[in-house]
Amino acid sequence: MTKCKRMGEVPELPEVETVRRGLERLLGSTAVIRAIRLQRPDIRFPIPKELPRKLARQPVTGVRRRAKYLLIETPAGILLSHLGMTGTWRLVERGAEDKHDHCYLDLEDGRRFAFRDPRRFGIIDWIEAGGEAAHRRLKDLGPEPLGEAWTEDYLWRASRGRKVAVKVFVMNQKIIVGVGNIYASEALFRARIRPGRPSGRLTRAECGRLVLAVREVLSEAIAAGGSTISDFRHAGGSSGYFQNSFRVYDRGGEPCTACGAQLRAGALGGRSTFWCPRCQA
DNA sequence: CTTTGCACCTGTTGGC
DNA sequence: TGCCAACAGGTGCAAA
Repeated sequence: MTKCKRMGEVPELPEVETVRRGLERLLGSTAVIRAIRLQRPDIRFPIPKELPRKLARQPVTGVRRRAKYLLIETPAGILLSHLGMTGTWRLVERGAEDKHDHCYLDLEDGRRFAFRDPRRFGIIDWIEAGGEAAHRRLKDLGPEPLGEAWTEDYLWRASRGRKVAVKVFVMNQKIIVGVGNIYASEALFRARIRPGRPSGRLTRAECGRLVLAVREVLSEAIAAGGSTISDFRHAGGSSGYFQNSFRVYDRGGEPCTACGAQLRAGALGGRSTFWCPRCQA
């Protein structure tokens, strides 16, 4: 299994939440958009052509997050962005343009934010005012892992009759949002459940442990990322030190921190997966 | 309906 | 030392 030592920089939900807080702080309650400049017509998907016209001269009324989507709100509608793998929002100076800057957000106060995404797995989209619930990228999303709907009972009922591996299941955004490849392995380790277990065979107690583990691992990562909010100006979405806390991710062959057994590496759903053969049943 | 597999994209890495 | 195939990730879609 190939290693990747820089996974802590891939924006999963905790990193997106850290970026949201950074944007919220920098935009404040008085920011007004002067203009949106698109440097290309698409990133991964086409960017709606009307987006610059809709957002010109709009005041920013809030910055929210749904799943891994950032939502910059204005009276006219919402600027939706997804960081993909390498996306960042950063405050930039004029003259510091980068070939990977796909969108510039110019404010009336002279500041400029750039959406920079070398790998172009990111998304920029437009949501007309009042159209959030019906928007194609949001309408089928499952509950937030830090919200009240993510419960043992919900996971128990949602998983009955499903044969797919539990790791693939919890990465399904229709079931539960915000659990990416890294935190899926981490949460299953904490819950002491093997990633390949069929979802429908989880016991009620295991569902309870997994719900708690997902909530805890994401909360702790957000707390760790929070310490880098002050660096947002320089670092954009590159946040947090939580990668130092990974218990199994990218540690195939190393001893388990809990029992010393050799950690296993494999693939599920085409994604790298790590677990302890002794701790996880 | 569920499940599986792959395309998308490009900077980084590891093997030769 | 230098080259190049393999790989990482989230999402969406086609096919089974």
